[in-house]
Amino acid sequence: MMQKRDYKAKLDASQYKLTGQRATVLDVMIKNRGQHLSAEEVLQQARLTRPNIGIATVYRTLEKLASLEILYKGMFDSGKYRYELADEREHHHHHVVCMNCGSISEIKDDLLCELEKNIEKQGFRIVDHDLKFFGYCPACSKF
Amino acid sequence: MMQKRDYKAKLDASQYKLTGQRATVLDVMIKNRGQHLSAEEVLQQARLTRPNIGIATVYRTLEKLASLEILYKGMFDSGKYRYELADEREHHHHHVVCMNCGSISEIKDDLLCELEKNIEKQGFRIVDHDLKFFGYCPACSKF
DNA sequence: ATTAATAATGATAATTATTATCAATAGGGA
DNA sequence: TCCCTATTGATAATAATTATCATTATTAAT
Ligand SMILES: [Mn+2]
Ligand SMILES: [Mn+2]
Ligand SMILES: [Zn+2]
Ligand SMILES: [Zn+2]
Repeated sequence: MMQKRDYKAKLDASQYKLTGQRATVLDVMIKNRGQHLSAEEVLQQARLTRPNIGIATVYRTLEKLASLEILYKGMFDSGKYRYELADEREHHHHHVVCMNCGSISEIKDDLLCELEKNIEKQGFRIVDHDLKFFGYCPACSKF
Repeated sequence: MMQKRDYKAKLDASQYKLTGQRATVLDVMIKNRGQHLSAEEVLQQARLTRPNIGIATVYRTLEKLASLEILYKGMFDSGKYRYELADEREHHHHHVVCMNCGSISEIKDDLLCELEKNIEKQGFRIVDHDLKFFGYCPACSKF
């Protein structure tokens, strides 16, 4: 699993410097590994340790971290983006969005390679994919 | 392929009545089968034959038609939804979004059944999925 | 046919997430 | 220290969508 210093090294290697605000946002994401947070939720958390950080800085930082692939940015419930810490060691996982409670669960299986190969035979060049399942999580599907 | 009368029958069978405005929106979608239109684009088209239809009615109608599964509602380029005519005879197809020209291409293959089965073994109940590939279309991947 | 109840419409205001603007601040060399 | 550039935070602007509400159309009942 990637450690805090790995993420910081990745930022150092980029054109961006690790300011206090950026470190705060990164810390929030590391503390919430496995969670899928909205910008507003990140702001709340960040203000616990840095009360006057602005929402614009949070958006800017999330965007930068996502462009460095430190974060994954995705749309689950519609209307707003959510961010989660990425671990580049492993291929990006897929999600099950519960249509009852809204929970987001992770799927490790990846059977899309074959499908991607088929598509590339047709002349496309595939660089990424986005797969979400919608249904009911184990807790909700009991009822 | 589903005909206009099939869609109209589906609407009749529902709680909604086929008003003039709704017929106009449906006609636009049928005329643009295979296209992925935004609400604003539907409005433009609709106003060609019904100049004073309002944007609120377009949104309301698209929402209704999607809930009846006459349309499929999806987010491709971020920020706005796009709608396309569904053909319930066939399982919903997947998409390749070109990262250069933005074109949306269709994929008929579906290799997700096995993956869905795996997930259901873990206690989930899957009712839908959403898969998008991002990359370059044949035209754009030549360069 | 007239009336009353209900549903649908269009204009427009409100909302929400996100982005742009801009003046103030911070930090890193010469 | 002084200059230069990047960053920040407050706030305005934007864009898509939804809510509100008065008006109109449709249906059902009398
Ligand atoms: Mn995840
Ligand atoms: Mn399509
Ligand atoms: Zn659930
Ligand atoms: Zn292209």
